[in-house]
Amino acid sequence: MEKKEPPSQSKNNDICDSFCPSGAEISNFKEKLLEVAGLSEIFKALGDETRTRILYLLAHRELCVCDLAQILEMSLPAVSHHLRLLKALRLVKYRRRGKMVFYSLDDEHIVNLIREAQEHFAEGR
Amino acid sequence: MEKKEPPSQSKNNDICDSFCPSGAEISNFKEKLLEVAGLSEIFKALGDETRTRILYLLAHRELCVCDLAQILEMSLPAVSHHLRLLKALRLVKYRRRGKMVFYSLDDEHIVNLIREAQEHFAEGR
DNA sequence: TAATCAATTAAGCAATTGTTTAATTAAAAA
DNA sequence: TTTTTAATTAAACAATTGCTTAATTGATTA
Repeated sequence: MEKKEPPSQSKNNDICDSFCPSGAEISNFKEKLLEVAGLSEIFKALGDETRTRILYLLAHRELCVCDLAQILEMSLPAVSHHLRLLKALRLVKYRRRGKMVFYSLDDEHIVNLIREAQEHFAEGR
Repeated sequence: MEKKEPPSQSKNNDICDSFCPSGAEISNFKEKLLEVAGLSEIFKALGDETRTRILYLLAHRELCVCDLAQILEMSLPAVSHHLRLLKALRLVKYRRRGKMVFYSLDDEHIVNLIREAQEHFAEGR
């Protein structure tokens, strides 16, 4: 959603002048942010209900696209579309078997993320 | 050639008729999906770069909105907008201190999620 | 009281996202 | 070969998202 900055000035025209962290700390914090750069890409993949479901299903067993479509009660292209994204992020892998294409998890790590979120959910509510 | 299903109903008109899991398994899978219902909401919060950054910053220390705006180099309303969402998900809490409002993590669990994703990132690439 | 500052909210908008239908590709069967 | 089936891709569309500016609220200070 990158927006170009129309006013040439700093974006922080309306920022308060008294701030809490010292100037040194400000730049420390900015440096820290490098540690999470690009991280939200993974979360974005899981930020869609359908994709979380797909990954959760594949965590249990390898499935072909039409299996997924039936279980999720979605159209084939819609499922394929999501798989493409997950494939691009190397979260799933596939193997062709005749006409069908079977998908499975390429990254078991992702299951931990889901589990962690489940725990949070179980506690919170 | 037959199979002339009335197009009005089920979305799965184009779904293959041979599927791998047995019918029983299909419904088992559907049941399993209940376990991750609503889970993507948390991931959606983290699926935005800015919000991941905010949470990561607050994991280190309590900060007021204008601190965040300066560190993130964003406008105050933009930051406030994200905080509102995080507040609604009970991921952050706030306390008023004069004119300023200080935000901090309400759910330390979320840091584990970020750390887990960092590990994945560190490995994968 | 009025003035000022931090933060929130509202309204408008461009960019992105997820889905649909239709067309295309890939592999197997007739 | 042609036909059929599974999957992918393309184009179009509605819905959502994140940002901007402007107006408003809340709290302190002059």
